[in-house]
Amino acid sequence: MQYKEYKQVDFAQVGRDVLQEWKDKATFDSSVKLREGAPEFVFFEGPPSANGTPGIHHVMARTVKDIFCRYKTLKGFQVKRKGGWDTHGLPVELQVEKELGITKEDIGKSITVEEYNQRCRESVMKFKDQWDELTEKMGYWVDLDDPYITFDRKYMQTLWSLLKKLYDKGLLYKGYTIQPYSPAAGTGLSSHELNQPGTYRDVKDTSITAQFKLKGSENEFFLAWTTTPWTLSSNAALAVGKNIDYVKVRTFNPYTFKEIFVILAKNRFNAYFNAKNAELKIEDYNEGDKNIPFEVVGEYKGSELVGQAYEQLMPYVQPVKNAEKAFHIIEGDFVTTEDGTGIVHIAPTFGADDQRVAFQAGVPAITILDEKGNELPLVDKTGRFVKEMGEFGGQFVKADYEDESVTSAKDYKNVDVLISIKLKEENRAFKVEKYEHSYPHCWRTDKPVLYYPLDSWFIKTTEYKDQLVALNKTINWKPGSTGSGRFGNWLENLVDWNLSRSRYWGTPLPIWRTEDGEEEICIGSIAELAAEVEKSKAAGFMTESLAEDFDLHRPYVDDVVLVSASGKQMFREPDLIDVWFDSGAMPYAQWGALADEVNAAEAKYTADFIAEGVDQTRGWFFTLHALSTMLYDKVAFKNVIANGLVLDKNGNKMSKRLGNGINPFEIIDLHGPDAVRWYMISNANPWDNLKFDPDGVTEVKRKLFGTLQNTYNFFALYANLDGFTYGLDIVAVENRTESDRWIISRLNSLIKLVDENLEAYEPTRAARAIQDFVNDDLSNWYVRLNRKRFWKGEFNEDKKAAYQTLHECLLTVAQLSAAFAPFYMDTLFQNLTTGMEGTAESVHLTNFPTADEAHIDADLEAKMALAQSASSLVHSLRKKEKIKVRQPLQRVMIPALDDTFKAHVVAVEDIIKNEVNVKEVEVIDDTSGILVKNIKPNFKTLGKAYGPRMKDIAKAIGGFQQEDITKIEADGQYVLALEGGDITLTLEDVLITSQDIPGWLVANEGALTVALDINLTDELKEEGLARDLVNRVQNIRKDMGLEIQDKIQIAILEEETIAKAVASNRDYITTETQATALELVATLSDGTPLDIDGLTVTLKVSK
RNA sequence: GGGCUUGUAGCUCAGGUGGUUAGAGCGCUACACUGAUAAUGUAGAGGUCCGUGGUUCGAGUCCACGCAGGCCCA
Repeated sequence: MQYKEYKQVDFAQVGRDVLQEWKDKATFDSSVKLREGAPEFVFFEGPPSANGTPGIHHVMARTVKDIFCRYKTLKGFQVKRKGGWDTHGLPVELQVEKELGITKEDIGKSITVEEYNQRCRESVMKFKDQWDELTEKMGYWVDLDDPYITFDRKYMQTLWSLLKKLYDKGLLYKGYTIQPYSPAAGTGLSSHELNQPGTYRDVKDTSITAQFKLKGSENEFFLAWTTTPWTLSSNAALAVGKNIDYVKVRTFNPYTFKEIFVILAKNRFNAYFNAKNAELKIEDYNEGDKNIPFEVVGEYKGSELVGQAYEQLMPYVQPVKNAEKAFHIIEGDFVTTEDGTGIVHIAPTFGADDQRVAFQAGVPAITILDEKGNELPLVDKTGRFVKEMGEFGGQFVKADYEDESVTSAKDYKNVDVLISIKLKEENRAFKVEKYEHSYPHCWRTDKPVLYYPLDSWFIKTTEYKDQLVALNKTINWKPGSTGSGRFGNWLENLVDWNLSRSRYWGTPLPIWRTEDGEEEICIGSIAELAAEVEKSKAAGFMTESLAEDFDLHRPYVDDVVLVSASGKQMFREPDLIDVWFDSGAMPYAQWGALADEVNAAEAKYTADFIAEGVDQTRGWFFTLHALSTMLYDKVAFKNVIANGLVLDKNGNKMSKRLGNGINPFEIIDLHGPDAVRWYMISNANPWDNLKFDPDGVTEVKRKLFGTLQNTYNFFALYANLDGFTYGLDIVAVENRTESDRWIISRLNSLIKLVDENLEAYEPTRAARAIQDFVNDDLSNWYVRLNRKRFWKGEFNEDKKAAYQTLHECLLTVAQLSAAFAPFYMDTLFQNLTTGMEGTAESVHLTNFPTADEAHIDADLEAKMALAQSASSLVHSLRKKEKIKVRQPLQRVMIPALDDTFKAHVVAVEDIIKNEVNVKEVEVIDDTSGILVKNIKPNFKTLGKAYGPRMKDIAKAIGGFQQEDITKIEADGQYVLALEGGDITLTLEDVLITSQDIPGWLVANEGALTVALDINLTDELKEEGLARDLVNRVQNIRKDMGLEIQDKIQIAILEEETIAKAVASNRDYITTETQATALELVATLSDGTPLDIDGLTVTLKVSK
């Protein structure tokens, strides 16, 4: 059996070939089946949406997922990977609308909901083929044959069932959220609609800086600024920043001229008080003066103001509950001093921030109650004030909603203006002015949008905050900061989960209600719905039973009318649920399990590992965690990698517009999947952003895969010549050479390192360790040093050991790297196992290597490191003296200051001799007395002991002469006489190195010093010439196209210098060149003249 | 505006618990090797460790405040 040899490897072709082989042999399937009965490693696939094309960032995310699933498989776990598709949601709707050229307006008009949803269902799998293709080509092993699909009937049934369970726990409630709302159109607007170009326009509104009177004071006021005066009657609190500085100012109201004290942010003082008037005296002020004096009389931190009470500004409507909590100063994290007064007016019914901080502080909203007891805001859905608003009742809050015939009247004043007038008269307006700002408009009606409370269904996640926080602390986040920071803070500031979406393509909320809202039912399964329909049929509300294959989507569910306990009709709440619920429920829904069928202790419901982009923190990561905690009191995942973005090489986001995107298919076709995967993982930690540079992929291909392939080729070439096959009579490691044992030691260290890092979800460290091993240790040191062993001489024990060592290294590297570069490493593995008995047919069906501690020899590794540095230093000296390596030198001297060091040098002296081409390595010990030493303070020990006196000590030691060094070495201590007392130094406190040998060529690096003897004897020169000669002959051999084993005859034109060199090195030359004859001749007619360092040598090589 | 995160050589990145010559690869320059060869090796040049303060005998490393980029959220 021969090892396969390659002329040149096309890594992209390797990818294609291996892929085909995996398909033919069902390798993925085998890798899962192989572990039947073994402990399970549970992985959850975060479903992609197939309505867009896959990008390079998907390759990143999926490489991370794949690496750990493959690794765990090799480690003996069974890792099932069920694929999935995310199919609901706004992006799907938008794409369909774009395709059809319609807007949401048209749904139900020019297109029925049924048709619309049908289009969504078709569109959502539009790019499934591309996704499947990428999945295969990049080598992402996931089960594509039986994926979960979120629009699937059974999947949706699970969602209903989970919702019902939450409902039964009392965690589902109807409330409101502040959303952009268009009174003119009578509809809420999505943030997407608000992001349409042209929606934000500059408008001039009346702004008021209102005075809120400190409770119990005579004339002290908090100043708060608003551009929406119509919300002032809904004011329920004022917010300050806790670290903002505030001042109290004595001054006069510019409209009533009454003396007042006002409180506002110190930074905003100049915006309200004209510096020109700073000299004016309060006492001199006369009513009606335009220039108003002022005087700062107090200063406070925001935190000191929190809790103070004030009088309601426009007391038309009182809070219906928690009235005692209203009208206080509260803290707001969003308060700034960029505009306004640094005190923010809070109207919980008309601002999202307002609602949130009010909720957190327990502040009630200002609402009225309708006849059913529902709370309503002070503005109705048409944009008018409610009748409780006294003289303002029935007026539109924005003039734009009013009929033009009204607003065009001369004396028309909008409510903002009317409120201003009223507040001015009441001594409650400090400043009123027109203010131009950008304000969103409804794209349908062109009229301004209101931020308005709209009905929404919520999950009361806040009730589980403590558990959510506690369970999160048990999750291993990579990076940790995302778990404790981004995710942890999000949990700390949790608000209830707003489930409602006013859309068409998604999972309908399974709640039916009577029109008066008194009775409702939450449906938890299709069977339950069918049973309710039967009841409704009996009551005469429905005519048909639920169809067998009833589609749970709109519009069908909307047509179902149920009957309440008291016999009333119940209609479905029109909302769809947030698509994040779809994905968060996947641990249960992917198996189609109903809530009560889930046994939370079962492994398949808790992932050992998940990975997605960091943008999923508040998305999938949160919804998984929230549902698992609330429903089953457990985590949904134990380990999670939140990976970063893939940017272009300049650090810019990839976008279609800039055209800087990387096409994943192209790059894989160009470089093969393995190089792309390896590059992505090795270049940066997955959680850092990756600057994707295609040149980097080329480099990985060349550096790692090229080197590995070269090394393999080298092995295969000679192994085939010698007929070596791995597996027969293995030479015991103890009996192998120093460098064999060294590389095996390094290899075992590598196994440990890679295993530890993968166990710790640190793929980047693992990959870098592998490539360092392959490049530096294996290729550049081991193979280079041992080359001759492979091609010289007969097939003896030493040669066998070399083959076995190299084979073991390559095979282990293939296994260690299999999870990262699954295609190439499989090929490498299979090539290496050619002819071996009982090996697996794929690297992915093997067990991960185990490090053999007995073969890790730290001492040996240290020795070799010494050899490497010493060689490097000698090379450096040769370089400086321009003496090429081919020229042998007599000796190198290495000073050794202690016995261990000496032993180390002696152990590797042969390696050094070979590597740098010198005859002897001489270890000089101290007794020679020729070393010039250097002494440095050991800052670590001395610093700890003497702290502040370090500078003096360092100076003193710096001034040591050779005799001082000799003294401390001899006595083991040295007394330093310093100001502030004597200090006794021990040998521990200093670092002594040899630095120089007078008269020699010396180089040093750290504690290592080498000295090179550069005297050239005739003998050395001759040998150098002989080596050059060999080198030239080898070139000629190669030019002649000779095989390695071919024999030659050499004839050289007689010349004095060359004759000497040949005479003293005849054997060497003939052995190296495989020459059967080497003659010096007087005439050589067809010889080739060669130049060797200025010497012309004419020779002829013949076969 | 808030939370998190990044900032070290031209580029991509390493740099436990603070310790005195700050490293690697790529690129660049020079040289070597030529039986791994469309490879490879060696050496060299290249750094205000984002800035400013502080703690300390000593800061790339710890603290504070900034600056710049990124993500998420408002």
